[in-house]
Amino acid sequence: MTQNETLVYQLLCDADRPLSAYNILDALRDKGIRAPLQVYRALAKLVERGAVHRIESVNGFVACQLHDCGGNEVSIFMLCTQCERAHEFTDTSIDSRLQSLGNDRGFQAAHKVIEITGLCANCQTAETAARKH
Amino acid sequence: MTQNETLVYQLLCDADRPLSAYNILDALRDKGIRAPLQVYRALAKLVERGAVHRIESVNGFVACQLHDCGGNEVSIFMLCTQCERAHEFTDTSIDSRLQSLGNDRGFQAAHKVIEITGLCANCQTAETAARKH
DNA sequence: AACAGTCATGTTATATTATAACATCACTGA
DNA sequence: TCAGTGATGTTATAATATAACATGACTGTT
Repeated sequence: MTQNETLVYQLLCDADRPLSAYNILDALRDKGIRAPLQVYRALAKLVERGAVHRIESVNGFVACQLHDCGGNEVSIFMLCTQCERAHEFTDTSIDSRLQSLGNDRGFQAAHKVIEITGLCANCQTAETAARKH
Repeated sequence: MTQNETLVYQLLCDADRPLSAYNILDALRDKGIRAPLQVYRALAKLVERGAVHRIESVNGFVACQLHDCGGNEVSIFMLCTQCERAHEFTDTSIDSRLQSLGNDRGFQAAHKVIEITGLCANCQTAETAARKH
């Protein structure tokens, strides 16, 4: 891993939510990162390698949370609009169903995005509690 | 439907691929649309109503292709990187699996995105043919 | 050692996508 | 007649992403 990639990757690992490229840029200014392109290039490599995922719904990036995210499985993200946390997981049955949907239509899939936006359990109870007052 | 919404919706219905807000703006300049906000406002309403879907992977918008897209089912999009066409459909089994994944974690889902990027059948054969020369 | 090739880097400028803030207008119902 | 509501229009600006070009660091070859 190159210098810039390491910086970006470490930052994403420490973060508890997806970061935008410009969040990353700002956070790493004093580490020698000065231009958006430096961030975007590092991200491109990391994403290509599967170490980082891009979250389309929020134009952000997260470090992969699964040990063996290498390759076959589709990552599913649950994104809380309140705390902004992203939880990643996989599901074999969705995987295979999606696969066969593609096959049926002769579609050659290169990339799959599954993102669910809403309120996580924590933030729901917090909200309910708040309403009582 | 308001004037601007009608213009935007008609354009999207006639298009054979997702259009960006600025594509729409350019196409409707001579119909009285002059600023991005006019487009974004119309799109927001149309999306809210389910008449139009936002495609996160390409920052674009398409008219809903299904008769009864009103409400419960999650739209799945297959996006061809070559011809740029978007095909929409639904799948009950993915729906319910996604539903229960959320339930298991107490996640209250508000919106779901499923997008598959790749090469459609047509463009694959076109590519194969091209390689023969 | 000299050289070409490749890949990471850095920098400036610019393109693309999206929203804030504010003013006005048209319609509806009391 | 007037207050309320929602669509409109306009200017400015924020946020996200890439193009184009120059430089530097390393590798393997001759």
